[in-house]
Amino acid sequence: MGTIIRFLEDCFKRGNDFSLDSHGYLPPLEYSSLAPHSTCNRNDSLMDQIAIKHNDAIVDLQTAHAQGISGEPILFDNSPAALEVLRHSTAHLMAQAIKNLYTNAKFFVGPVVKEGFYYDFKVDESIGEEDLKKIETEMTRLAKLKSPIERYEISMEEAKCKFADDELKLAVMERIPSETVSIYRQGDFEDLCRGPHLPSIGDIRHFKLTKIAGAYLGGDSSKEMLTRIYGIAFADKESLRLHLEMLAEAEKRDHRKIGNEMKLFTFREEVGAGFPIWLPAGSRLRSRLEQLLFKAHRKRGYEPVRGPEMLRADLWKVSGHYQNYGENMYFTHIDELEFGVKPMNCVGHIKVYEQDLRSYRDLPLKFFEYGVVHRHEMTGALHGLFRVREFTQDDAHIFCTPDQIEAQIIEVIDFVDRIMRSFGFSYKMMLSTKPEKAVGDDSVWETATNALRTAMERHNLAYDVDEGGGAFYGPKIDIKITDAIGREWQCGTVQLDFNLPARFELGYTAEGNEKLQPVMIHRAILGSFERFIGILTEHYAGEFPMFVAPTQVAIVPIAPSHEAYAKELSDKLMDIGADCEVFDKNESLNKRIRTAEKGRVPMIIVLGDEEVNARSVAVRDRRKREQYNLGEAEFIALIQQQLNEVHF
RNA sequence: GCCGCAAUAGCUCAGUUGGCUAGAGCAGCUGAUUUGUAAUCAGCAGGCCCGGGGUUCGAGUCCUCGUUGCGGCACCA
Repeated sequence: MGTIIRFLEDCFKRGNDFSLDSHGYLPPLEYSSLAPHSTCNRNDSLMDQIAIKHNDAIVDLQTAHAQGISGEPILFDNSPAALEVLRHSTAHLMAQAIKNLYTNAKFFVGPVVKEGFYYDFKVDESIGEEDLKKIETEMTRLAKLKSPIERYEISMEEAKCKFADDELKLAVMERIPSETVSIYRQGDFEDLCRGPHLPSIGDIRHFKLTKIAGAYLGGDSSKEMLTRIYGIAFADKESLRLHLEMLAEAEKRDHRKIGNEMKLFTFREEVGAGFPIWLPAGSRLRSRLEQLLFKAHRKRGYEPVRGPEMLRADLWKVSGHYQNYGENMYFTHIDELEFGVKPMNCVGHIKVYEQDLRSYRDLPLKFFEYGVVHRHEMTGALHGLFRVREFTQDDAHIFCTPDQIEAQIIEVIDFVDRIMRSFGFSYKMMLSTKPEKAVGDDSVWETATNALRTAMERHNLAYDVDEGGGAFYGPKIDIKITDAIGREWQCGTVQLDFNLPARFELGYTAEGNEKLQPVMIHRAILGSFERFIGILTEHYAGEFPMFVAPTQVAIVPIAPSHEAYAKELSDKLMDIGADCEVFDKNESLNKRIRTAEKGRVPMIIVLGDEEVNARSVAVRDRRKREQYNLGEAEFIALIQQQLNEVHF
């Protein structure tokens, strides 16, 4: 959440206008300067002390006072620590309001999360979206009473007595190991809670309940479903306003909506859930990405290969997918034999490797494929292009010797860096190390993990470590990108694998003529084209840069007499690999320009007598929001240059 | 998979407590107009109201099963 606020602050500092102007035009953002920093939105009038920081923990004043602890003051502002306290108390205020409105309400847990806070609870009545307003109103009313928030401790035994008729609270207590528990009280409302809380509910003024949904008790799908209400709170009005604006902005950028408007892709009930259909505009965009990436792979020594869509089930048994991933796979029979539709491309690539006797001189071998895979995702998981059942990975497998690992990792990370920068994504990396259940020698794990570490450090790349979070076959690096409105997405992944080479008994002839086993590096950079294009759509709000835009140029001839020139230009653009569309319908000029603009085409050229005579074009540049005139040759050169601006 | 909500024209949406031939805007088609930078005018056409079953004299509307979507959860990463 902090990231989003900081981002919005950045935008406003830079004078970027977030809102749409009267024509629905969304100005491009400066994508590159989004590195997080620690600004917090301080407002002097708000700076009362609400808690202290003691040994890195946030301790509220009630607790500090009771236990006689002191520490660095936490003031009432939008710093992460202050927001944590504020939002926690807002969750309690919400619970109090719900309790007043639904007297038999029972509460489970109400933590602060990245997007604000939530509270899980149970009521007899059914609560819907429209009830949120009612609860908010009650919260406001209660906040105005400015009740102090008091804290006291009782023994677990007493607590179990106190909440004897509340099975949810009892369930909460099951999860608390300590002998005593703390109770917080505001007015006539009491709740079991470890805090920290504000001194008074009167400080809670700028909040909003955002969502209502079901959630399992304790996140356990075998347990009952509770009602969950999400909300957000800030120290000041302006921050709340910015946050709500940001949510509205995210909604405007929804790739499902923009994808529909721009006719990029669609889904159809009769085709089946999770199976995207790529429309011409989306396919042009996708094809540009594919072509750029193809060249980039070739330059780095990758060989294109292609495995079959279905492979015999026996192979999936050897690879371990049948046992470990079978639930997510689609199987079928051909004659007497069972086949599995591939959920990953590695087995196909292994078969390519096996096709020849390999020598250490051949390594590393890098095979890549735009691999179409099918995975059975649960219905509830499907979401636009972000989560589908059929998608195409920009997948590659590098077969190398253990001492080549480091260099290969560095190369892959450099590849990732090149691509993500081109799109204006900042990113961070996560190194996941050996899990408890793992295959392979410790020494190999150590080599591999160190190789990953060294690679990161040599590039001065910051990374977090997820201790024990690696795959069972090897450690990995995941790449998390941050988009233009501060949201994080996991795309690329680089995984070291000693397992599959062993299972398939892969080998290469080493210098001393001995048979050794190669290491496999699985890597994807975009992850999947579907997901990545979804992310790009939201990142750019549909305002794709020239090099991936579905249509580069819209040509608008003023009258039929200018159509011949339009056609001529259209051919020349096609020759340099630019797609264009001629808007020559029998409609007013204004209407056709409007249509072109609504299609978010980056460059519109208008052709009239002047242009035909001078062999020039009148450019309407959507990115720069400028109009200017260019000679035909200069214009073609400009488009060419913009298309060539990016190469990975 | 679970909880809740929804599905009406290619798209976005109206459609009263069940009651005449289901409406609008955009897009499409036809005609007029031939335009110098964000909607010219007129006309026409377009619907198994998601699918199956039921209640009812009568269902877009109510019930039920299913499909698909949406918001979460869980899953995945």
